[in-house]
Amino acid sequence: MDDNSIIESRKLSQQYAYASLQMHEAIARKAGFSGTDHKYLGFLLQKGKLTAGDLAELSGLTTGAVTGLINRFEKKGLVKREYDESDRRKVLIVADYEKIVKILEPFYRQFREESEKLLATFSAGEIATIQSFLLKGISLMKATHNKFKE
Amino acid sequence: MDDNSIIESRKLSQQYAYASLQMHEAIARKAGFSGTDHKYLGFLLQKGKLTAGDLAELSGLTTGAVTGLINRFEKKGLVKREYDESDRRKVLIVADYEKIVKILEPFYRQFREESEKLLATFSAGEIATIQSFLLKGISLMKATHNKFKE
DNA sequence: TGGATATATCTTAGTTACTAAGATATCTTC
DNA sequence: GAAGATATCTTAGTAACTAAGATATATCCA
Repeated sequence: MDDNSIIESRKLSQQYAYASLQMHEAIARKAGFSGTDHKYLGFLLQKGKLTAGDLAELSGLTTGAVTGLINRFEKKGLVKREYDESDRRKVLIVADYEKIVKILEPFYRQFREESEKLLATFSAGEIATIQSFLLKGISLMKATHNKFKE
Repeated sequence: MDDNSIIESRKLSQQYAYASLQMHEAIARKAGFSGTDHKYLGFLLQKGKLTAGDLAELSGLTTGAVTGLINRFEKKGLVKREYDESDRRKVLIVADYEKIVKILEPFYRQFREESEKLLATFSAGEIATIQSFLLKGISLMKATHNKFKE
C-alpha cells in the first residue's frame, strides 16, 4: 500500500483517540464527575484494588492530590479505604464496583451495544486484523508513555 | 466470529483510547504544558483559526475559562488575538502553527515514525479494514458525544 | 433612526483541586 | 532499639475553574 494511506491511517487513529477523549469527558460531566475524577475511577475499576501510592504513580499526581481524590470518592461512597495487614502504612483503595458501574452503566450501555454491532459487521479475519492493530498500537503508546513519564 | 472476540475487541479499543490518553498526557507534561492546555492546543492546531466562543463550545469550558486559556497561550507566544472585521465583538484565536509544532514535534517524531512502520506491516486490504473500523468508531463516538454534551 | 434586546468576550469573586514541603506513622536494617 | 526509609496525610500557597454580572458591539423592529 502507498504512503498516503499509511499517513492517513495514522491521522485517523489520532482522531479516534481524540473522539474517545471527548466522548468520555462528556459522559463524565453528565454522570456528575467534575474534572478528571472519572479518568481515575477508570484505573480503580480496572485494577479493583490499588494502594494510594500506586494510584499516584499511575496517575502522575502527587500523593497529596491522591489523598484528596480518595477523599472525594470515599465521600460519594464509591471506594473504601482499607489498611494493608502486612504493612499498615499502606492504604488500599477498594472500589465499590457495583456502585460505580451502576452510575456509569446507563451512559455507556447504548454506546457499548452499538460498538459491538459495529464490530459484528466485520468478518472473523477482519476482526483479527483490527485486534492486531489495536494491540500493537497499545504497546507502542505504552512504550512512548514510559519513555516520557518522569 | 463469536461473541467473545467481539467483546474482547471492544475492550481492546477501550484500552487503545486509554493508552493514547496517558501517552499524550505524559508528553504534554514533558513539553511544559500544565494541566489540560495541551488538549486545547490540539483543537487550535486542527482548526487553525477559531473564535473564543467556538473554543468554549468545543472544549466544554465556560467563556471565562477560555479567556484565561487564551491569555496563557498568548503569554507563551503560541497564539494571537485578532478581532473579526465583520463582527468586532468576536475574538479570533490564531495559532502560531510553526511555533507550536516546533515545541511538540521532538516528542512526537519517533512515535509517528513507529506508528507508520507499524501500519506498513499490514497489507493494503488490511489497512482498508483498519481505516473502516476507525472511521466508523469515530462517527459512533462523535454521535455519543453529541448525545450527552449539554 | 434609535431603543430594546441579543450576542461575544472579559472581569470579578469564590471554589476546587493541584503542588511542594514537611508531619506522622509504620517498617526495615544493622 | 536507634537510624533511616517508606507510605500517606496535612498544610500553605497557587492555578484554573465556574457563575454571575459588566462591557462592547450587533441586530431587530416600531
